[in-house]
Parts: sequence; structure tokens; C-alpha cells
Amino acid sequence: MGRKSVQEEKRVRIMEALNQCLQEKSFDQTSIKDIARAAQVNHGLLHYYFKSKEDILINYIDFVIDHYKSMFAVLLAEKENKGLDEKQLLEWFFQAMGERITLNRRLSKVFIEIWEIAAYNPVVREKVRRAYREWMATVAGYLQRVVPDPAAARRIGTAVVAFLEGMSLFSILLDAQELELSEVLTGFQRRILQML
Amino acid sequence: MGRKSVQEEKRVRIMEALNQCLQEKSFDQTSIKDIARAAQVNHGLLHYYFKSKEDILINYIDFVIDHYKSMFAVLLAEKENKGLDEKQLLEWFFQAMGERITLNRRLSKVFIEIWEIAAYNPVVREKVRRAYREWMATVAGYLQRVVPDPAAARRIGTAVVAFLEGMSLFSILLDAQELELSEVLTGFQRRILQML
Amino acid sequence: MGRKSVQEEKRVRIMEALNQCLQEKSFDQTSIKDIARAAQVNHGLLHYYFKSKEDILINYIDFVIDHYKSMFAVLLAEKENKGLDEKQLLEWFFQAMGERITLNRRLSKVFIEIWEIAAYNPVVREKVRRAYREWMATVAGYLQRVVPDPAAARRIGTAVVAFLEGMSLFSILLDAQELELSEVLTGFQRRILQML
Amino acid sequence: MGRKSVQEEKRVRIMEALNQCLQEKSFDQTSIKDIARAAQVNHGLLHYYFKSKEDILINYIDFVIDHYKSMFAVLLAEKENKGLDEKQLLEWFFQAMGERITLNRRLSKVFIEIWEIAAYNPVVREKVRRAYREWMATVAGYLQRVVPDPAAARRIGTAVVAFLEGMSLFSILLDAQELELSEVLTGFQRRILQML
DNA sequence: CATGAATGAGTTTTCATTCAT
DNA sequence: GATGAATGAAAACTCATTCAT
Repeated sequence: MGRKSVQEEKRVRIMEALNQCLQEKSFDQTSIKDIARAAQVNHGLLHYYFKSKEDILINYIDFVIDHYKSMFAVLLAEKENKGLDEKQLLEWFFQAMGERITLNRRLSKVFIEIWEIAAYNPVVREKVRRAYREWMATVAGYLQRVVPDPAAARRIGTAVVAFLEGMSLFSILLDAQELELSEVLTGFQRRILQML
Repeated sequence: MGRKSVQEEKRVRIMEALNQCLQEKSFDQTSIKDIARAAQVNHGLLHYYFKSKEDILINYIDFVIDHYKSMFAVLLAEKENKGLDEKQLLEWFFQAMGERITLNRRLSKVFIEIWEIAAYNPVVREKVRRAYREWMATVAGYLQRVVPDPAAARRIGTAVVAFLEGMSLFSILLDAQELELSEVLTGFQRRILQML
Repeated sequence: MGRKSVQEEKRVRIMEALNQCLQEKSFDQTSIKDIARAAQVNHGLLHYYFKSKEDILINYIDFVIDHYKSMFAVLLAEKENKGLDEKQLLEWFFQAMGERITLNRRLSKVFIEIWEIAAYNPVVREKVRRAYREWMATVAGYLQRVVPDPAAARRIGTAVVAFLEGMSLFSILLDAQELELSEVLTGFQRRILQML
Repeated sequence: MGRKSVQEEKRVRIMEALNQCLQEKSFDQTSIKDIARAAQVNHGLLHYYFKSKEDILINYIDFVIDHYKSMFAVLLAEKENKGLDEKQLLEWFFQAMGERITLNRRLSKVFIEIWEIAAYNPVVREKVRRAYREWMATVAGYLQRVVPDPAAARRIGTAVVAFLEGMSLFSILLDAQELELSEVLTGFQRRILQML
């Protein structure tokens, strides 16, 4: 834990600062000084740790995807000790994914921002693409326990993830209460499972 | 059609220019001069027609929502002369909505941008919110033909729209070919209809 | 009263509009459109009647000086039918000048603006200079009735006018009530007259 | 005298640069780049030290008033070691004030500009008001040595200051030589003192 | 490593002026 | 004579980036 980790600790602090800033303003509207202020770090230092604002962004994308993957991993780890059958497992998995990730407002806000950035920035898009591919493969893997056809499982997985992302979007843009987003999530998953 | 329509014609040209610009760059990264260039008008003129860049944005949001509503209206108008029964009508409606709107890449790109803007800008958010409320009400209305419970119809409608928005997002961020988005759309809708 | 006077009438309207605008904003901060709006005239027309904003200004200076001279003339005309002796006449004259011109807030505001413009613009300065020279000559003329030495009368005249302009300034910048400007004016003039 | 004074030194340089610019052009017509050029600093730096052009102005007003007060203080400090009686002191005081401040052309030019700004800008007006109040109180204080009635002393003080400001104005707008401003100043003060 | 002063390119905005109708 | 759309120069301001200390 010498120099290296001090540096690393500071880089993480900067990433978390940006994460916080993105709750308020878009990346474009967030200045380097805003991030520095949130990180309680001199703004000149940001150029020591990262070579440009674009570089901060690129690193941030990895940071967010990693965080999100680890949330996912935590979720998957839990299932082990529950003694659930196939269907129950799937049900629990969907439920947990929806509630902890999809309806997590901080995460959703960041993701809307990342989608937009990815829509215009090919480097970011590639990173996002890879993350979704992984996520979808995992979901498809789970589905295959009850949907034997791999192609069908893949498609259903895609549809499920699309639905979840749509719900994530709505949790930010629309009135979650009025739309009963929680109930929609639950109901939708129940139906999907019945169908399988 | 004298003065008024000259002004209106130019305002529309500016809106279309912005629409075109948003295929390349985000709104923040699109300068007033970029829009002016695309509209082939002097940049000073944009301030003659709109009082600020923010004002251009607000008007553009309305412009997009109107366009999108009229696409929707066209779609609804077509169904009349088809002599379809309830279920067939619903099936055709979902299919058309998915293919013409959800998988329309130009429209999707613009919508991802609008989502992001709405996430940070309350005025835009309110406009977007109203548009989604309307859209969901329409979809729920159609569903009620086969789902008698209004609350259930509303929830299923929300889910369907969430799914479509997720697919719209994927059409831009991911590899549509690889994911077989068209097939996912079709398959998903078939299943939903079977279920009802 | 053919074309000519219609033009003249409109030019006057523009001058009065500027006069009104200067109650709110400095000349630099008053746009051509502001003036046009106040004159209820199309802004393009201002360039028909005057060749530039600078030209409007130059004409306005003349307009104000003329107005002010005519106020002065009215004041002088009144004295005739009063049957006052030399000293009384002078007293009445000072009193009237102070109250009707110096403490006229609209006029004072315009004059502060004109002073500033004259400080930087030689053309305007020359016009202002001539007006003051005339005014001072008139005042000196009156004083000569009780101060036989012409040079002394001239100097006292200069001092009196300086004092009046200072009071005019204070009527805008300071609290007229608190400073008892009216009383200062009266008292000062009484003392000057006693001294002569 | 480390960091702090480097900043302060540069801020002062900017203030002096503006002071110099105002000898040529009005504040409105002086651009930030003009000031930067005069201060021999990068124009972006002006926005580092001051948050807007308005902020530069506000600070400048304080800067000028402070300078002017310190000139005044120097003047007052001198009188001590002169062994003058009351009347002589007053005479010397008026003389010095008139010659060093009122007829100081650089200062007068700046003051005409400040008057105009104050006429339209309430924040500046308040600062100017306070400065005049102070100045008048000092003058009234001196007068009270020979004019026992405080109210009378105050009024005469106001009149004296009004006269001085009028002379200051004339020193810029009119021909000082032709008007014999120096003589007017001296003569006027002599008379005032005789009267008391 | 850390600081914050300095740079300069780029952006929005204003506005006098022109000119076709 | 009007009108108002169009132009383009110039302004204030922002900010990523650099760099001396």
C-alpha cells in the first residue's frame, strides 16, 4: 500500500466525485472544477491523474460498469444459500434485479447519462455494448434453465433487459408513484415466468 | 399565407436543422452556429427567431413530440380500413408501433438525447412526461379491449411502453443485427398477446 | 404642412422617445429598438431619419439644448411684468432657475448623461460648451447690474452656474430630502445676493 | 506578503488599467479586452479575478473612492504643522481641496463617468452616496468652527461641495483657461469665508 | 505531488445596420 | 415611406489545459 494505492485512492475519489456531480448536471455541463471541488482535490491535479476531461469520462465509464457488475455479483452470490427451485430462483432473480438495479434512482440517472454519451461517442459505446452483452448473456443463461432453446432464451433475455432499461428510464423521467412502477415490475415478471 | 408562414417556415427549417445536428452531436456540443449552418441561415437569425439556445431547445422538444404524435396518428388512422378483429388489431398495432417508431434509428437517437436532457431539465421533463402519459393512455385504451380491468390494462401498457423504449435504446447502442431486435420485438409481442 | 412637417414631427417623436429612454438607461445601453419602441415607430425607420445611432445622439443633444434654452427663455419672459427692482429681479431669477431647471429631476438625469457623453465625444462636447457659454453670458449679464466689473461678473456667473450644476447632480445622486436641497439653494442665493 | 499580495497586486493593476481606460472611453465602451490590454494581462484573467464586468465596476468604484479618500486624508494630515488660526485653516483647506481634487482633470473625468453610472445603477449610487455623505460631513465639521449652527454648517457644506463638483465638471467640459477656473475657485472661496 | 495563476480557443448573445419587398 | 428579415462584427463569459513555483 505505498504510492500506488494512494494514487488509486485519489483516482477513485475523483470517480466518485463525478458520480455525485452527475446527479445534478450532465457531463458536458459539469466542469473539471466542479469535479475537483466534489472530490476535494485541486483541479490541476485532475490533469495529473487523467490526461483530459475525455479521459476522465472513459475511466468513469469503466468505473460505473465495474460497480454495477459488482452489484450484480453480490446479487448472484446471495441466491446460493436459499434452497430455491429453478422457477423460484428465476423469480427471485428478476425481482432482485428490478428492485435493486432498475429502480435504483441514482444508478438510473447515471445510466441515462451514459446512454446519451454512448450514443455519440464510439469508445464509450463499445464499452457499454460489451457490458450489455455480458448482462444479457447472464440473463439468457438463467432463462435457459426453463427455456431449452438457446436462441429463444437469448431473445427473451434481450426483451427482459430492454424492459428493465425502459423501467429504469421511467423511474427518472416519470412519476414512479403514479405509474406504480414497482407493481408493473412485479406483475410483468410474474407473467413472463408463467409463460415460460 | 403571407408573412406568418414565412416565419413559420424558417422556424421549422431551424428545428429540422437541429434534428439533423442531433444525429451527429449532443445538444450541448451542438453550437448555435452548427444549427445555423445546417439550416443554411445566418447564426444571428437564430436569435431573431428564438430568444436563446434554451428557447430553441424547448421549441424543439415540442416539435419532436408533435412529429412523433403525428406519426402515431397516421399509424392509428390506417387501421380503420383493415377489417381486423380485436386481437388482430392489437397485434397489428404493436407490430406497427415497434417497427415504425421504436426501431426508427433517427427517432431513437433523438429520443435518447431528449431523455438525457429531461433527466436534468425540469421544463423538458414536464413536456416529456406529458407525452408519455398520453402515449401510455392510448396503449392502455387498446389493451382494454382484451383486458377488462382498467388498472391491469394500464400496468400492462406501461410495461409494453417500457419494453419498446428499451428496444429503442438498444437499436442505437447495440448491434441490432446481432441481437435480432426485430425478432425480439415480434416474439415479445406475440407472447404478450397470447397471454391476454 | 406637407411632407416636410410630417417628417419633422416624426423626428421630434424619436427625440422625445430617446429622452424618455434616458430616464431608464444610458445611451449606450439604450438600443435603437428601444428608442423605436418608445417612439412607436419601426426600428428600420430610425435609419431613414438618421444616418446612424451616433447621428441620433448628435441631433438629440441639439434637441435637449433647444428645449432647455426655451425653458430659459420662458423664464426670462416672465420677469418683465413683475415690476421688480434690480436686486429683486436677480433674486427672483436665481430662485426660478434653481427650482425649475436645477431641481427638475428629468432634466438633471438627462444632463448627467450628456455630461458623460460630452466628456468622451468632442462633437458633443463642443455643443455643450457653446450652450454653457451662452448660459453663463446671460447670467453674467444679469449680475452686471449689481457687479460693475465685467470680469468679476463673469467669474461670479461661472461660480453660480457651477453651483447650480452641482445641485442638479445631487438632486439625482443623493437624497434630496435629507440634504434639504431646496433650502440649500435658497440660502445660498440669498447669501450671494447679500454679498453683492 | 506571499500569495495574497500577488493577487492583490494584480487586482490593483487591473483597477489602474481601468482607470487609465476611462480617460479615453466610457465604461460601457471599454471592453474587457481593452482593460486587459492596458493591464498587460490576459483577458481571461480578468474573469479569474472578477466574476463579471459588473463586478469589475463595483470594485473599481470602491477603489476610486478609497483613492480619493486617501488623497483627502493626506491633505488633512498636512494642515497640522502649519500653525494656522481657524479662519486661515479653513481658507487653506478650501484652497487645497479645490486645487488638488476639484481641478485634478484625471480624477474629474473619472468622477463624471461615475456620476453617470450612479445615475442608472443603484448599487453604485449607494456607494457614491455614502462617499458624498462622508465628505460633506467632514466639510461641515470644518465649517462649524466658524458657523456655530450645525444645520447651517451642513447646508453651507452641501453648497460648497456642490460648487466644487460643478467646477470639477467644468474643468473637463469647458475651457478651463478661458473660464479662469482657478480664479473662480479662489475668488468664490474668499467670498464665502468673508461672509462667515 | 500540489497549487492556482495564466492562456486562448470557443460559445452565446446583442445589436447597429442594410435591404428586399 | 414602412416593414421586418437578414447580416456580421464585437462583446462578455466559460473552461479545458498548461505550467511555474
